[in-house]
Amino acid sequence: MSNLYSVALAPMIAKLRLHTEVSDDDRDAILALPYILRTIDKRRSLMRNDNSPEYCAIILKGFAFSHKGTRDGLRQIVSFHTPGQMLNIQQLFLKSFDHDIQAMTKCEVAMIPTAALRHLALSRVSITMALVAQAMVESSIYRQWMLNVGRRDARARVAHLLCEFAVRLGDEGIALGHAYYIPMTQQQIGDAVGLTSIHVNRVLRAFIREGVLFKKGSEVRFLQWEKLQDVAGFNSRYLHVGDPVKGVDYSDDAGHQRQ
Amino acid sequence: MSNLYSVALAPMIAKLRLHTEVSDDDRDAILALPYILRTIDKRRSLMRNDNSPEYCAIILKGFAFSHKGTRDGLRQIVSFHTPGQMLNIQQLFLKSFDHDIQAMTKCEVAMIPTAALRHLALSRVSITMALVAQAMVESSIYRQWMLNVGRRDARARVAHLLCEFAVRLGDEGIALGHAYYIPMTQQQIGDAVGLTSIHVNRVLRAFIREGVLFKKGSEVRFLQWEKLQDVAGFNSRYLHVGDPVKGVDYSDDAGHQRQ
DNA sequence: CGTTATCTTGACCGTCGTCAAACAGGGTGG
DNA sequence: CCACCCTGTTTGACGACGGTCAAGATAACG
Repeated sequence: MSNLYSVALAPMIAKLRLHTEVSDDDRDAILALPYILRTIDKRRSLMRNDNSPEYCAIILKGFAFSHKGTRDGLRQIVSFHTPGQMLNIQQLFLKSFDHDIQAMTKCEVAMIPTAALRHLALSRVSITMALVAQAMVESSIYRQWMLNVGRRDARARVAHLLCEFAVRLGDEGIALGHAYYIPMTQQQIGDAVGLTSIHVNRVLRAFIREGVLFKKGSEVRFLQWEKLQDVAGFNSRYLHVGDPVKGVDYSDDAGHQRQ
Repeated sequence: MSNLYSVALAPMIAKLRLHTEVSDDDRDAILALPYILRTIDKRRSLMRNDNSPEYCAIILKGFAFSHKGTRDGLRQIVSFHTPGQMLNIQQLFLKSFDHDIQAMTKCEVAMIPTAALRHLALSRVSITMALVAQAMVESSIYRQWMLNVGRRDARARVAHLLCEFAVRLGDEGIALGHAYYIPMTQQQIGDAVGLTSIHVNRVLRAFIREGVLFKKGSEVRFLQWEKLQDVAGFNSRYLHVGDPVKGVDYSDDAGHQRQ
């Protein structure tokens, strides 16, 4: 564990700033948090649902997903995690954990002692606000996924996932034919949208045949971005990018920091 | 709008206490919030997704649900709301709203000016913690619903919804044959679990035929609670009842309240 | 370079959606 | 108090979307 000032947690700040304004003071307070660095191999579990983790995990590099399973071994992926994201914000507010998190690619993770982060959140309301804003966006994504899984057909579900992933990777203005890297297998796509990997394959093949998509290995290009969005019924509003609460005055609270 | 001390918001406190310890000071601060009382008829919209509501709504009596729709008119219910629940906690942290809320029965609702509640939340961290804990439980329910809709068959989905609703209504130890009142139509059940109302009906009829359920109007009795849970794969852990973060010391913050 | 994971395709089948029509129930007004 | 209407429930016949099973091709990886 290190208390040295370092920029390892910088991706976390960047992510928070997608949805909130983070002051320099807050940034420094976060960067000063103690943490342990860990490397998690592909396919390895990052967090289990049967305990109350003592650490808050933040992905610095790589991709992960949260999932739940039924007794008979079926799996539902409920969320994909991108670099900078804190994996268990819930930890700060509820005691027990209720799902599993697994590394999708090799991941670099910062583990912050829960007590330290909770202490910081209590003393700096603005940081709580930032973390919770991120959790609220996750909630919004959950709602969107429910709509997709519950009420759209296979084509739309797969298309929607591709659209969301592309936008979340930060390519807001995706150029026609712009390439991006898909870290998930067709099995995982299926587990996320409630289909079998076989049917995901059929859908992807169809998109390629129709000239909507180009795919080589895990590299994907959108040849007809408009059409893909249309098939998906995609509208990025639910991602709340650049959607912070404005005009909130934290100055009262800035006066009595603990650090 | 009234600033008089009153107990109208008492159901809100009760609900918060399901997941958090709420001190008497916090309770009083919440009860002292200004609010407007409104009555919303069945089927009427409570909140729309196209604006940034100036009020935080709390259901005092009745039931409501949140939903999203596709372009071609399909609807997915993403959440049911019970008395005491705050409907748009997200409002405190993000600017824009992303779904619709509708009254399922005639509802009595308290509308608190967003600014007032946000001000209180900023000055009393413990209240923020309580509100966010509630939002986190909602998130956990979203994840569970995704598993149900994405990976379970029709019987399990309907059974799961019934189990969840019964437990959430507070009947933790449900007596065999204990009756409870279901406020939703079969159409709404279908919209919540990703089925048509027709198929929901087939499933319910089957449960009745098998002697698992008794139904008369909106009154439902569980004749075989164990079996229903088993069909559903239901485990109430995800509801996080009585699962607050313990041993957190808010005393530092209690010293400098704004009020 | 061998081994394992992932992808791909085809044939077949089942769950659940669609369409249609009858039935119950509960509020409202005459 | 009855007649009416609207909303919600119930049932049947039929079809389709996507699951299942199986087997071969390709790619990833040590």
